[in-house]
Amino acid sequence: MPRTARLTRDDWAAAALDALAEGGPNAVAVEPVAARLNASKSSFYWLFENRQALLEAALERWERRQTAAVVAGLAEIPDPAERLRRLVHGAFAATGAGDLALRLLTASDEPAVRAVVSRVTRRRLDVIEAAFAELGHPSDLARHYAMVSYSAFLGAAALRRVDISPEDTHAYVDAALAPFGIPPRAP
Amino acid sequence: MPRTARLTRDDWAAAALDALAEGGPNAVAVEPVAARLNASKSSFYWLFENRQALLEAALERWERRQTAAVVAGLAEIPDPAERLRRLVHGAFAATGAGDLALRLLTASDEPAVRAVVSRVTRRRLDVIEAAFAELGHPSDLARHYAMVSYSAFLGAAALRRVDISPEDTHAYVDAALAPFGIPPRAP
DNA sequence: GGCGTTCTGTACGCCGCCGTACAGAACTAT
DNA sequence: ATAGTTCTGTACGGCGGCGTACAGAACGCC
Repeated sequence: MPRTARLTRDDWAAAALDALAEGGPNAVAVEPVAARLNASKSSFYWLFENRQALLEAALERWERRQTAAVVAGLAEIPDPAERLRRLVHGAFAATGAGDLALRLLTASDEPAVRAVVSRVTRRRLDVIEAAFAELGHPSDLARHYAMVSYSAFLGAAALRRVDISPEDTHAYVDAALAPFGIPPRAP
Repeated sequence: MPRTARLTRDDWAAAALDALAEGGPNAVAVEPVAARLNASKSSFYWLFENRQALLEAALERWERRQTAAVVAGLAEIPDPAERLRRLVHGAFAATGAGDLALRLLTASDEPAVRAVVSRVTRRRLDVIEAAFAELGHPSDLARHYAMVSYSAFLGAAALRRVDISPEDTHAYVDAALAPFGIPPRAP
């Protein structure tokens, strides 16, 4: 099962990120993650200082991936309404959407978690706010709308944890966007 | 510090609920809660079967309190728009609003937690949906709006964990409600 | 093939929490 | 007061996770 015979720092970070997604920061524990890789602790302690370092590596990986994903393509859409449509529909379509962001936010007692998730969250809000501002809303209203949007996204991830989700995601997103002046695409 | 010399089952449940609010289900551990009460474990194990029973007692307490709070007064407001205004403004005004609901949702791997938080969540959604339906929206739209509203509420609790919250809560709630056909009160 | 460096497995001590045992304190009733 | 019941403190064994020690396997280089 191991991709390479010897494990690398990145292998551990990836496994830790998986564990993070599944069970939150508490699940990022050395022995369980080692089991996940069929490895032993000594392997881990050769590559990392301690558990904290593993958690930070996983978080750093998450931050890099997610900013890359945000940048990817999205900024190139000139029409802000279309940009928001794509963003929100894309976000809701992704499996496990917002799950990690939500988990990390709720677990932000740990300072390492807090720093990363705070940065990522603010960056996301800025992107959304900018789109609403481009639509012509005054800046305080744009900020409010951005908070409502992103809050709703996070909350949906929370509701999904008890199997509450709209029957028709597409229709739901359209219905949620319309009151904010983003009508569904014509076709 | 102890209210009564001898501790009761309810004292433990209350302390456990505090711990739950502060640190999530993981924090509902026998020894820490015992410390919180300046008591020892034997006291606990006299009153409870095990840790699981304590968690359930805390959850049961939460469920009772929160349903009571929902019922209180709210149902008596005839105008649905006014009812929503009061509900949302009240929800956002409360300190730590939604914090527990959010924590329990994210921690709903534990079956005991899941059952309770699922019931409470659905009940809350139903109340909101009913109000939107009374406003004249077709039932599927009312359901969508209810999900958006409650999601936004939960998401706001999540954002608050990294100190992101609107400067002016009142203005924020008004701005968030307006697109859904709930204008701010006249005065 | 031999040798040093790089990595991994096994074994250990430590701590925090769970649950139990048992002795004894505190309260009740007579 | 004394006996019985109700509750609490101290002490213990067990488990899972953290971090360390050390022996040895696997690999690079000659």
